[in-house]
Amino acid sequence: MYNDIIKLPFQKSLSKLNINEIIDINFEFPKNPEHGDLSTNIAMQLAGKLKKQPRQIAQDIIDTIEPDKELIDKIDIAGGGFINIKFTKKFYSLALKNIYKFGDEFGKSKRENELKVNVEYVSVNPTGLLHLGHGRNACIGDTLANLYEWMGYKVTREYYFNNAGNQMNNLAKSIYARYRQQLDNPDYPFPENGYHGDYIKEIASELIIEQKENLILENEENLTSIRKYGEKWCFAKIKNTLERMSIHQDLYYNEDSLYSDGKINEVIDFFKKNKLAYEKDGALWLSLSKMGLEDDRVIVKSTGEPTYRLPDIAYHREKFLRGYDILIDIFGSDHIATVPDVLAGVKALGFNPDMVKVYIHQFVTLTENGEQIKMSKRTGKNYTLDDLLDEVGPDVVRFFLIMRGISTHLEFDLGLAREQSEKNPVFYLQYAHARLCSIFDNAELKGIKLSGKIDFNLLEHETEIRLIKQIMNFPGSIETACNKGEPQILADYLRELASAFHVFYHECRILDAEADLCSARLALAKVTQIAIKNGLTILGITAPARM
RNA sequence: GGUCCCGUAGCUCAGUUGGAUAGAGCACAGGUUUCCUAAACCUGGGGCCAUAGGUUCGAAUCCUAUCGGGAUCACCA
Repeated sequence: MYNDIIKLPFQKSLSKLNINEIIDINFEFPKNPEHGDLSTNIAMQLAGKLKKQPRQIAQDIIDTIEPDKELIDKIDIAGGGFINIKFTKKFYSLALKNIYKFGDEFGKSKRENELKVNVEYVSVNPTGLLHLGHGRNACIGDTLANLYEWMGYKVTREYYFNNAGNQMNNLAKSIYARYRQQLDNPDYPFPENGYHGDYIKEIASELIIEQKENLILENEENLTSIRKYGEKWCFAKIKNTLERMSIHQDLYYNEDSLYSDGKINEVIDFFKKNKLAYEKDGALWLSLSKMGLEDDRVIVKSTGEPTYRLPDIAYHREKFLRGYDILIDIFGSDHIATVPDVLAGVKALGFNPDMVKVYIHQFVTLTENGEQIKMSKRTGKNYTLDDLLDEVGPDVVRFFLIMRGISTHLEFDLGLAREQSEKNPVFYLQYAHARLCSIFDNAELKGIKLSGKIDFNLLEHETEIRLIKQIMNFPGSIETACNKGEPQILADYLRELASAFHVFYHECRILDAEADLCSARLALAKVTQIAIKNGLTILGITAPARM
């Protein structure tokens, strides 16, 4: 609504002044309330181009602008040339009235052309259990997928994995060693780079119960069936862990199908045909230097096996061919080096690399009482995501894993997460929702119904206005969080919304107010409740009715 | 050594397409309940925005260098 009410008068004013510079008029919400409700630095931006004093330009604009007096209280100049706008109370009541019509759908955007988005996340090979880093990846990916859905995109959630290759053989050998150690030979040697986690022992004991000594010979056939057993076991665990956090993915794409369907060869042929790949030292090299990167890289080893780059490129091509308009990748920082290669490959294949959005998150450290809890692989004492879910529950895990910007190292404070009190930030949001639910419970007991005509103009208390302002920003915060790939933005927004609500609740009686005012405040509470609930839903966190 | 991320209050972090007096939560000190959930609200102290230069009307934000922490740099994935 800002566009029609604010931007248009400004544009008209500029054209009246014969200022034809092509410039986007930026509005922002001033931090300092003395600077009005909305401000723009347009005069300062124009100053350089027009070679005039910013304050003079601002004055000219104000002299010619014709705002809607019902909605805009005043427009004035401040500082070096800021133009500050103050809305009338009616502006806010009108805004709330419009929002109220959305009902439960508040925050959801509709798009005319429904673009298809593929969000790929988690994507852990079935060789082990999920740890905290995977959890961060999963929560970022899932929240981002939710954000895209709320923005009106058609979203597919995808999991990419590879159940072939060295890692899986390694898993099989590790399980086999534990199997023998438990079955008949405690000194059976463990593979040098094997998986040391305790879960391998668990798999082995289950294998013994199921297969007895049937697999005792170390031959190809037995290792294959052990590998399959291990894969199935790990995948079941992974899916179960994700399930506990309400993460459900639509598609599990196996790297193997890129080979079996000939997609790898299609890509190789394309590169060869277009002179973007060449043979050297018995290997096939991709001419990344022709694509703007430093060094060429091997895509098919001299042994005939592809390196990871080739399937990664083929996989992105495959997703584009499936008809997605936008591809989202969520990677941990350890995958950072592969990104330029893949994007260059995608571009060479004729796809727009700008439509591939790669979000890279940094690592997670677990701390307690200021000390870091080691998650060493060598000792095998991995603190898994399941352990964390057992301790603090899915709501806290999901919130903690997205409450920081994705490019910073995330310190997961176990002590704080365990805290079942006001110190724990997730409860602050949930409490606001529970409080709201309780208001509506009480309203029902008193026979107060939210229906009929609501006079939104009655809402003019300072805390009511502040709350309405905050509510108005809900769709914007979803959009920003989505565009920037930063779920944290929504989490921060919700904390501010909850805060605005708590203050309003503290200052204004709702159910005891005179009937018309009661209705208006109840309507405000309703919209707040919807925004908090929808926001929490996007973050994958429950909105309890009672606490 | 090259590349990427980070360095902001005691702690954990926002703010980084350049804008007004640098923010929040926690911690610390104090206050608020005959009243819809006090898991709430209010007040207060707390800063050389890692360091040094530069760009300009204006820099936490952009550029250069340096220091510190992390990641990554294979015919491993």
